[in-house]
Amino acid sequence: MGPPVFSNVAYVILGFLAPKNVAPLSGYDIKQRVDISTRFFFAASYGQIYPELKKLADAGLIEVDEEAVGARSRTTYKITRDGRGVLRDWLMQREARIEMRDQGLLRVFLSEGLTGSERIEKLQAMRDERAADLALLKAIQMPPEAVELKMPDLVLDYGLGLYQYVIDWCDRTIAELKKGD
Amino acid sequence: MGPPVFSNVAYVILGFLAPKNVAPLSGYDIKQRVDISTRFFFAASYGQIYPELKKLADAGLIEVDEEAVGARSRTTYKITRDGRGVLRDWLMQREARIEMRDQGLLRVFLSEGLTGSERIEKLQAMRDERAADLALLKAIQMPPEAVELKMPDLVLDYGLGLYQYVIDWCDRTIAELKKGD
DNA sequence: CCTCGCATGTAACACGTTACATGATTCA
DNA sequence: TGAATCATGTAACGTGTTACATGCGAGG
Repeated sequence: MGPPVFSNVAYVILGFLAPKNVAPLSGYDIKQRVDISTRFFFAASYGQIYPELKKLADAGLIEVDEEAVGARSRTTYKITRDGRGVLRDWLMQREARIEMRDQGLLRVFLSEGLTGSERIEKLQAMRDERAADLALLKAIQMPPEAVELKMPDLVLDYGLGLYQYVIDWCDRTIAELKKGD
Repeated sequence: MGPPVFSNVAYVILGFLAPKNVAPLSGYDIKQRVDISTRFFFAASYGQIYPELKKLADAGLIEVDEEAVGARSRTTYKITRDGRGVLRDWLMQREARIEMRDQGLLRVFLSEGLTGSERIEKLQAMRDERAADLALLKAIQMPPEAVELKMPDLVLDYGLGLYQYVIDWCDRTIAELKKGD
């Protein structure tokens, strides 16, 4: 057996529960937070979150907050001392794999057989999608004075610049392809 | 039933077989090619490639090249007319989802509870990994006169710039964090 | 002769998404 | 009162990786 093994989603949960002055959160709450933040580089579905909450509670890394909020039935959790320790251990690990599946880029890569204008169309499609993503990120961004957590804000800045790079690359490449007929 | 459904890997295969003057390829060949090109944004394992080759052959989109190469037992395939059509249809689709799981970035995002120097360490780790990736990409790059396919070369250029952006962002952010104690 | 790379495959596993079921509450 | 949102869960499905089995051929 050994100690329970936690998925990455477990650390997302612990991470959202860890900051001081964060109220206890429900599975639903966590999902909402994921959807407006880590989703762009690390998604999580209910099918992962709810079972993982149970596992974490069984292992004593989080605990149910007994002071139920209002009448509506909801179970909120707060992180325990042990939970903080486990989160810290995971954060300190250096290994960090990155996985990507970019269908649009794959289409561009494989578009050798298309005509010149069709290839440009592929790049344009890629550009438009990134521009839409960028707009979503900008909508999330808080005014500097309202930023309460530094690291999430930095990561958002990273995303903003990244999508902008992609958009610029697409524009440059489209222009180049047009020039070369 | 309906017509057979192909995974994305099927289009990777068709895409590698499609260019004119490409010799027939085996599953092994395709895996090698994936590993030095699309892998960075679209990986494929033997466990996907071999079954998919069979499906594609059954559907008549690729066919076994009968002129077996040398004595060594290997099965090579070439694309058929139908295969080209199916590849083209897929290439022309506009929908293109992008999925990403970046553990390193997740660690940075959740590192609020670490000390200042530990957070910088996380960023440094991220920087180092991207630098290693960048070195790999640079090793793949061909001198301009040796480039035979335009689109793969463009995508490589995209990757080069992307990783460089990430490295620069890490450097900038590390400097900023250091300044702010 | 023995190891490495070529070559083909598959079964078990891990992971994640989707769809669905269920029910309460809020608000127009 | 009906729709939307809050809220919790799970089963089925799809996809992808890993580990393993197997065997040939080339070169030191």
